[in-house]
Amino acid sequence: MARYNPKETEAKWRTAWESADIFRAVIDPNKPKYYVLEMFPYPSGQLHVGHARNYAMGDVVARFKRARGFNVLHPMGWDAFGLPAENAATERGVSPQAWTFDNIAKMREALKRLGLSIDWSREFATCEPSYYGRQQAWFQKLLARGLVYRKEGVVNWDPVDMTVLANEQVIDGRGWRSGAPVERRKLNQWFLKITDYADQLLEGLASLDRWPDKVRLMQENWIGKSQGLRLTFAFAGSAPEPSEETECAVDGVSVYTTRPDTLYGASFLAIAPDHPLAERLAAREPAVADFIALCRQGGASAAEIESAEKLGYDTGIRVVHPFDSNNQLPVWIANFVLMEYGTGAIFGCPAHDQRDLDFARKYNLPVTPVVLPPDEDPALFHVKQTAYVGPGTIYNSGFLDGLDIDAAKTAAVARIEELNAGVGATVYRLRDWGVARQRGWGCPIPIIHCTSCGVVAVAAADLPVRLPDDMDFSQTGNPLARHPTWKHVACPACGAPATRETDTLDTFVDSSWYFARFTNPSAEAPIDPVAADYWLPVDQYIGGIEHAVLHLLYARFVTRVLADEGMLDVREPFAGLFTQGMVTHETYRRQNGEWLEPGQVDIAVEGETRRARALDTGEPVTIGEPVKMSKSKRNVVAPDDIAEVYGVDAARLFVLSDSPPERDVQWTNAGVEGASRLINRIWTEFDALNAPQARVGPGDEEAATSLRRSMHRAVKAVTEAIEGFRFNSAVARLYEFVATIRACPSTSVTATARTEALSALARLVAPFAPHLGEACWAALEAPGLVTLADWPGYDAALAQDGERLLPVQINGKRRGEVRAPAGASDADVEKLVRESPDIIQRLQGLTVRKVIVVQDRIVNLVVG
RNA sequence: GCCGCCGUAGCUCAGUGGUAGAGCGCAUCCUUGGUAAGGCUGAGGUCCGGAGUUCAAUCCUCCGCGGCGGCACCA
Repeated sequence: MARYNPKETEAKWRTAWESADIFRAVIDPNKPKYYVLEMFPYPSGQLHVGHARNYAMGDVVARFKRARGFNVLHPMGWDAFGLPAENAATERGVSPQAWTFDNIAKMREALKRLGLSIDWSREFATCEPSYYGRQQAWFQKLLARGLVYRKEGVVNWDPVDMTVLANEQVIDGRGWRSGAPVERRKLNQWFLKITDYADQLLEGLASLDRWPDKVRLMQENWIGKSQGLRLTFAFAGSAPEPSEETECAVDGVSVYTTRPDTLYGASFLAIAPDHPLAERLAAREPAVADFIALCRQGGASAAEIESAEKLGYDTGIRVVHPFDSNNQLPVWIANFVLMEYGTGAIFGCPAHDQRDLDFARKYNLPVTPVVLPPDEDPALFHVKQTAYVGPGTIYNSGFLDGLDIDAAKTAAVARIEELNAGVGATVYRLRDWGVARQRGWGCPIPIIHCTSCGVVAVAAADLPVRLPDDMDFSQTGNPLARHPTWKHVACPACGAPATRETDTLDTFVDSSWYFARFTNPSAEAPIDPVAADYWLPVDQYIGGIEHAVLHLLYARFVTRVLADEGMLDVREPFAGLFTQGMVTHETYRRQNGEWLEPGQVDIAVEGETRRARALDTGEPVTIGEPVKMSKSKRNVVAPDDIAEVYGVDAARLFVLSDSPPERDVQWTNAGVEGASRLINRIWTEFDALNAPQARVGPGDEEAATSLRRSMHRAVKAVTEAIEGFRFNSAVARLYEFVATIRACPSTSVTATARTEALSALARLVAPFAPHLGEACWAALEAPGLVTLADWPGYDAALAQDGERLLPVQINGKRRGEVRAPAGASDADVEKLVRESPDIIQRLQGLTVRKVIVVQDRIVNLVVG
């Protein structure tokens, strides 16, 4: 009898898997395929238990599907471009290549020790020319399709990372990586026309029935489709000084509205401070320029916007109401109007829009209600400090009077179109994806600038455009731009001296197609059509919720573009999505504020309180709330350290068991110890297979039958829990099953039932604790590897008990119980209840008014 | 402000229109040849609060409270 030795056992089985090469995925048209993928990691060099949880989830799915007869693809790679490598280069003088590949080597080993069933033959890093060169190849196709364009625009500039950020990468006015307040700068910038796909990206969400509603909702909000009307209010009298260089209509002000039904309630127009008309006015009127400057002072954070007071400036310009030429409206510049949305101009209808109302009250503009709430008297209804935005009937509105809101919208749009004053329009909140970054460690944009030919694509034969090996990271800014020779090339069109584009692509471009490359990472073309057709879409994708509108939207967009290019056959990359929670750990802090690692702290439990002290000085340490593991708070736990003490399987089991997968899990030593004990208990049962059996006792037959039932129940429950992504429930069922097996005496009578149960247990536990599963399988002397064994089946009938214990309620309170055969009819059960001595006593002197029998569950007597 | 999720034992969480559960922790005891452990037993609950529907509500509905997340002067 030997104690379970996780270190030895785990190493042994990992070697066995590797030498049998069983995780290599090969196309097999005769088997159903299953592609399971976790979001690939950034090679930071440190693997923490958060990674372990993420990849363990995917591994459970991969191993389960394999056992269910699927041809499983489960690859791994590296999202290897990005700033940390540049920072390391600047701080330590190492090359970003060397730093990145060194980290990859460390993390690969750490991942391999987790016992993941990954096809490592497909591994690649996005910073390899063989990957990013193919990315450049399809980027050229987008360029040819007109989906890439360059425009001078206001961009989000991160002053710390010294680069441009996409809108999706600005969180609460701050850079998503640096956390620095984002500045607005005018720059020449490369964009991908994601807005061309706005409608289909929105509609496609409906087909993603295996995505969390939450993520679909977030993408829907982000795309922000709205239906409305774009119309032009003509200038009254002569137009203000026209200008050719501005896009704004020269004969009026173009506005966008979703409430054309309230047009008769318009009392002013408001334009954004950076609207071309405002800028034109500012050029000749200093007062306007001063006002615009005032507007720009305010911060961009949510709190500042919330509290910002509405500011306006009356330009003196007047426009004509499209439905009533006698009605002239003033044009104001207002700080609450955004240039980025719609046309950068609105008509103000104060009665039915709170912002417009606040503005109108401040500047004494008229407030005319045009929507009458139900059951209100038109003579008495007034809008005071709260705009009315509910349903109602249109009034005070000429030809729209009497219509409901929807009918009035349609009628107003039709009339405006008749008048040639505007058109019905759909507007999206989504804006084009700015993809250029002024960084050196990224995929070079394969474009050449020629003074005579303009923007020229690098010829296909000249791809990949490789990064130089000798970039200088000792200064801030873009090392590609200041490299002495790299950017100087001959123009592919005319041969004259020209320069390369020195911006690189956003790393989110790298991660927007890697899942397709995994289907054949050595293909000459970016995507091998045969492999992609077989493997795609990804059947189960797993990753963090933080990418709900970043990576997941970009990947959907790129997939559609590549499909339109004929490179892919699917239009949605991820058929199933699961967003997992984080692993958190409490924090420890000395009195002087210094953070301590878990290993530097000793924790004593006194009753219900826990006290911590520093191991070195013995001083008391403050225990902080569990938060996401981070280097700065030093609460990171490395899977390797856990594996050393408890084994990898214990760590996997714990991170999957203690919390529902979509929620955060709090890492505790006690939790891993619990998992480790379970592993020992399981192993003890298998290890005892050859031990002499106990003497046969009374009740052994019943014990054997009961164990069989438990087995079928456990197989059913674990199977359903894995399919439903409820890994914590699956592990809970395993705990129960193990307890049942242990409770069943080991005799010659129960031997067969016990062996069956253990055989099922080995296979049920294998997806979670694969090394243990193999050890158990070997102890059973079962053929081959448990990893390749079929998933156990179950008999639904056997999973049921033959006899049920039914609680009996009297007026809703539990008063007794009866035994009845499973499936007994209502009448039979009622008879049993009426014969039960307990119940008869309870019912003395009472009349039974009603009997409710819920089959196999409960009986309720209503008495009085 | 709008939208979503969550609230069950000390902690982390299952669960169900009908008997309130697991792991960890805690307590008692046993074992010390399963031993850098193992086991028995036990205590511990206003299922966030209130109202409604129902024979019966932790579960369904409504109104609150608290926590978390997303979006946000988006016209």
